[in-house]
Amino acid sequence: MRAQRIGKANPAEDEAVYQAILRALLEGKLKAGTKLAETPLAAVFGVSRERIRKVLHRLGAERRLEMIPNRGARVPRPTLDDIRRVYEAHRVLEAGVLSQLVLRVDDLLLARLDAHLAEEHAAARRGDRATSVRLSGAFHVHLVDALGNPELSRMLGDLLSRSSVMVSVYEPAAQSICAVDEHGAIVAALRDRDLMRAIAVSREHFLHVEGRLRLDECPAPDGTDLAAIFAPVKPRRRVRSGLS
Amino acid sequence: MRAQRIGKANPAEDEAVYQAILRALLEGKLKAGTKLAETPLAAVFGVSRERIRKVLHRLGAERRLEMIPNRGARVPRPTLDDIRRVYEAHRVLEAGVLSQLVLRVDDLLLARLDAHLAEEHAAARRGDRATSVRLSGAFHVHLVDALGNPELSRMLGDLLSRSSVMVSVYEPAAQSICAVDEHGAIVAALRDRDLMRAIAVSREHFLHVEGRLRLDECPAPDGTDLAAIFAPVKPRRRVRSGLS
DNA sequence: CGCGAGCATAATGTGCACATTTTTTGGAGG
DNA sequence: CCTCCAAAAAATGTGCACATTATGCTCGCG
Repeated sequence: MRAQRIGKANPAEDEAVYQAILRALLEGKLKAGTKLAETPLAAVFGVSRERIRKVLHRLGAERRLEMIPNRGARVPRPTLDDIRRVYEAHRVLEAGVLSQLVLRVDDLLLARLDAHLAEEHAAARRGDRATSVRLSGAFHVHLVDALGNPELSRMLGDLLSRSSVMVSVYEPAAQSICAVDEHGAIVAALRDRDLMRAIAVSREHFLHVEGRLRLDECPAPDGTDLAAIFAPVKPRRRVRSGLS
Repeated sequence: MRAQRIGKANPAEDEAVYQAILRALLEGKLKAGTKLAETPLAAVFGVSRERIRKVLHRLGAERRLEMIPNRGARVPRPTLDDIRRVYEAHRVLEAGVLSQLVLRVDDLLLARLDAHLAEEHAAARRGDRATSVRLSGAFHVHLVDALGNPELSRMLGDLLSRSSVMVSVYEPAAQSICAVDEHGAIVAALRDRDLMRAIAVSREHFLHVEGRLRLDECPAPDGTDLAAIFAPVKPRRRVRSGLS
């Protein structure tokens, strides 16, 4: 008998393709406006077209790809206003988180935040830019995770991932790194249970980051080689850095 | 040639099935824990199984159905803690919305909110419970829509629809109708640009609604007749259901 | 020479048949 | 009588063939 493994029921393959495309998106390897056709992707990944199809639609449902009926999937090309809206949503969500956090702050939470701030300071002092960027985003994740509400954590996670993708379009070289002392000011306000100050500081902080957005490049929506993008993806698995 | 309309490219049909199931969910016609098998649904709606399949997975991605690999879709059976988390998320989000709104309040917005309050009062006075419930939820939608941020509006919309579904499980008879004067207090605080009071009032408001949650019924996860649920939605033909 | 209509090609959407997994059922053994 | 196991039945997942729609290209006409 020849191998009749045509329907091979491999749920891990879906996830692998999904993670690969998502990773390429988050790392900015897929430029805004790039067309993601099903057939080429199926060839690149060596899987059936239906699998690619399912993953593409899933990414579309998550608003990470722009799906147009009968016309396929494209990497979204966000307007500056789009990005501002995502940032505003982030800002609004964090204000709400702070309003809840001031009612729950305890020494343990403050200690953990202080530890995180120390890490950020250390990374900034030794000029470790990559770590600084990562920790800078992780700070806001810490804040929402402190509430222990998966719903809120997921919301912020979506917002963060989308804004990071968007920023890669508008902030090509200068990575958006939050100023550590602004984070420290938020923690200080929390320590004083001063909600108004915490919200004000957080708001200023976000507006500060938002102000750096510059529209520099727009083009290159055309022929990108998908194989060149997904081929060098090595079988490394460790992406998650410890956060908490 | 006979009619070869096998692949008929009807995107509207997807939406119709999606809306039908979503409506049944929101109206509480589908009890928690109900199994939604693909084949029976395909038969009920008179469409192919793939179409049902796609819709089910979409609802699963929206967290409105619980999808288990190789085991199909079920109407989620939320824990009391699950609901509390959704309520908390709603509360946190609204606190953030208020913190942004106090910076933007103008007479037009206040006038519109006053008009809404008047509607709510009118409905409450004449005992129109259905309208009261609807307007009560719409108030919070008004608040977030006032920011003009589609991201935030969509977040709140998701939260609202999910909580309404959940509440139908735990609040069988007494519909969750917000007290109108509490809404009025929020508007009053907004008028005074008093953020702390607005957040405090909103928080109390949500805790008040949350406090009504009672776990009364749990059973009935068993044989529910899907045809009986979806048949009256689409009165296309006479159903030979015999009686009832 | 520019331009629009019509055709050829490619890409997306859909139904169907089949493989795989899960659930149920029937029966044998303790 | 209960329990456990195996086989059948049902339900879900997947590849494939084909219909439909969009796109590019060429040719004819103004």
